[in-house]
Amino acid sequence: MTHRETPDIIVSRLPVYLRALSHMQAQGKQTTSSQELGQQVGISAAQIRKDLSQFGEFGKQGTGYDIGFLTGKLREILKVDRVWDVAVVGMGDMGHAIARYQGFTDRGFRVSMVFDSEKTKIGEKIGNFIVQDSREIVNAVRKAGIKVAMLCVPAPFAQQVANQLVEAGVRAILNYAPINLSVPNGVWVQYLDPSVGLQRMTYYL
Amino acid sequence: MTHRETPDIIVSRLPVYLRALSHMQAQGKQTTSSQELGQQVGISAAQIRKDLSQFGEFGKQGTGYDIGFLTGKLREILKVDRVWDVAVVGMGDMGHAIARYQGFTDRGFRVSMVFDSEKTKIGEKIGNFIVQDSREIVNAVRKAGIKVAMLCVPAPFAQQVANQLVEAGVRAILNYAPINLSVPNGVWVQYLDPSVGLQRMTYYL
DNA sequence: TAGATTGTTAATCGATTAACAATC
DNA sequence: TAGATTGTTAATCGATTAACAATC
Repeated sequence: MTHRETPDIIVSRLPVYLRALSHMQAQGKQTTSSQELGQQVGISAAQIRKDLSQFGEFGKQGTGYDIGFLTGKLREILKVDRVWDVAVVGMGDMGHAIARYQGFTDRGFRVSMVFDSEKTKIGEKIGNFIVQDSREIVNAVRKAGIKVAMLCVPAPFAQQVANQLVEAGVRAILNYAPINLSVPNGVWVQYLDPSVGLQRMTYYL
Repeated sequence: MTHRETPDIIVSRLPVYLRALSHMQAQGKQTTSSQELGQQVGISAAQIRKDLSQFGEFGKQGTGYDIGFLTGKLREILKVDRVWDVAVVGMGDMGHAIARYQGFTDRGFRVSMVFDSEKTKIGEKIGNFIVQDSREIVNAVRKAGIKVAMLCVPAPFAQQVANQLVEAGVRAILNYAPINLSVPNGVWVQYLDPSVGLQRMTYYL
């Protein structure tokens, strides 16, 4: 029998567990339980234990989980026990905000280059970065070995920029443009479209 | 037997269908099929037909779906056949970007007031809005009857601001702060944490 | 008519929950 | 020891897929 792959849906919950654990840790807590963590993130205790058991035995009967230890394990599993350099394309308001965002610290990412195609923006300083010409994406991203990118260009340009990023070796794209991207196998996309988020809630109002 | 509720997971896909359909429509297409739409959004044709059948019969055998008609139906179902006024709290870089974002047009939302707690920002003009004092949230939001809000404050303030929004009558919160919110039943939250999005991909790299 | 595609049923597949022995 | 909580199994529940009659 071949080894069963971890379901995507489990992987997708781990970052949420990690965020909650980091929050507990910041509050000085040492240990937690599947019950407490579940309450925090709105998931049943049984499911949390089941999810974690996919990757190993991280808890102790009677006491629960050491937060520091479990945090370390989840970071390893998610491969954010390192720092990934990230390229950001599109220096409109959203790209601008991301280039200056402080929230990636300690979560595995660091913006390392930013691009735009507008002449008036190229060469400008945003956050700690000099805006580079989008025509340099393939060369610069490939040369730096960057595997992770954030896409903040207007929808009509998103697919072509995604193509360039893929050509440059990028394998994970966080897409802020409100459009579906088509990418080859082995490249992952996550969508952060605020209208989609809002529309997922209005149904219930 | 009691009426079976539509599963959340189906509801969560509808905005994605809607986005793809609008895109096709903008390209001048008149009709589509479950196959074509599925390809576009990365979901099987059978699932799209099953999802839509929860709400009615919107297609024609042999021809597929009229894009304009289906778009209209999905807008009704998701209750975005109207325009929801949205309050945005937190005028840092992210809130700033959202206040000026043009992407809500025709998708059911319109930013209608913005707040910040910093003296230096209150009264400032951002986009078309004058920044209001966060202490006015409960009064102003309730008075305007606003039900939808976007939360762009730093994580340590997110829960308390969420509480105020709920008190003001808000029932849907799009949360950009990297923290889990606790809200009463009948209030919905969607999370847009870029680090979570990125961490959901690095596992596979 | 022939070809295409829907809506729906039944079968399959996968995810969640409940329960509990093990044990800290 | 008594209480708490894990990791895991089996049972339940729910979602996806395959297949096809209906029909445009």
